[in-house]
Amino acid sequence: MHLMAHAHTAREKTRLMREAERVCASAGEQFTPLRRQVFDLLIAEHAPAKAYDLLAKLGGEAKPPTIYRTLEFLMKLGLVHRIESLNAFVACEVGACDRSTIFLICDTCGRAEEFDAGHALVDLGEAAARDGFQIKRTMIEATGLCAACKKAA
Amino acid sequence: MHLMAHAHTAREKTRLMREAERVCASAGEQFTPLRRQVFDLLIAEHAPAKAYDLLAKLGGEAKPPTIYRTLEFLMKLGLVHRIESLNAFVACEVGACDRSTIFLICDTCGRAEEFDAGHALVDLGEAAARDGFQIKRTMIEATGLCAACKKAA
DNA sequence: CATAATATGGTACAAGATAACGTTGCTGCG
DNA sequence: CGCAGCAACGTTATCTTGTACCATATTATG
Ligand SMILES: [Zn+2]
Ligand SMILES: [Zn+2]
Ligand SMILES: [Zn+2]
Ligand SMILES: [Zn+2]
Repeated sequence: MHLMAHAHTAREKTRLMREAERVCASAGEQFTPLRRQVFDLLIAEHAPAKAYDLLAKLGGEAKPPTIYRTLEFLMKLGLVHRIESLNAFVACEVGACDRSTIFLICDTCGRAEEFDAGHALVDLGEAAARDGFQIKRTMIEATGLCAACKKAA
Repeated sequence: MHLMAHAHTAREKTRLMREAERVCASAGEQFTPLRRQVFDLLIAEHAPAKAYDLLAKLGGEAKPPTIYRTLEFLMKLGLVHRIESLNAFVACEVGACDRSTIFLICDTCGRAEEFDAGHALVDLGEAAARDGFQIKRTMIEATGLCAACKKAA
């Protein structure tokens, strides 16, 4: 289990966009200009983005259903995740977390790093199964202090 | 790590209420009639309760800030947890999860069982620390099919 | 009692999300 | 061509969820 790199560099953004195109195509779905634009906005963010903030960046004309529909589509493909404790959205940095996610959210800078879901999920699934609960999807959101903010303090 | 029993029985409800009084007193806080009433409503629920539903049960006069303030107080003491993915609240069945929680949420019946936070949290904390992230609090919400609903199907 | 701290009541509004329906543009077929 | 069928997108209206702010009441404390 390890941290995914943030999509800061242009190279990384390009990689994510290419990957999104591929995921979309292989799902038999259209990567329309709107969907591309929203995904592009998300990979440009430094921190989880709010739906209405994204909406505003689409230009003043767009209405709420536009952004919520588009985010729902991107989430369906696993390209975007919703961070429940923030009511916000992030582009997936892995590309295929359609079932479970782990986020480390810094209280200080507001950034959210995506963890690669590893053994913790397996263990939880097994423990739940012993009590008869069959897990479909697990969301983990941990808050705290990120390495950068710790160093700055 | 194991499932906590649901507070169905009168005996169990009494135990939780007594425990709440104790927690409150030892924190030097007042367990006022309003706080007691809200906590009582929560331990009577079979599933996570919405803020506005609780508000309605307080009588038609109560306004939103009343319920949100009271829930915030109870959460501060760890007596109540918020389930982020449902925008809903549950009484703690353990009594002292002021830092981290694990919930198994059944998609079919809507109930949420609280897991005792065990090794999974420790492991996650250690893995995050290796990347320099210092976790303060972890929220785990897993959705799926509970034992009762699986048997019924 | 006087005063401060805590708790509650209430208004008004901000923020987040969805239902329902209309419009557009394309594809495939008679 | 003419039109059904469908997916994406636009629009309106409304609903749900949560908060900022101020007033009042209750409780602790010297
Ligand atoms: Zn992901
Ligand atoms: Zn940080
Ligand atoms: Zn608990
Ligand atoms: Zn169930």
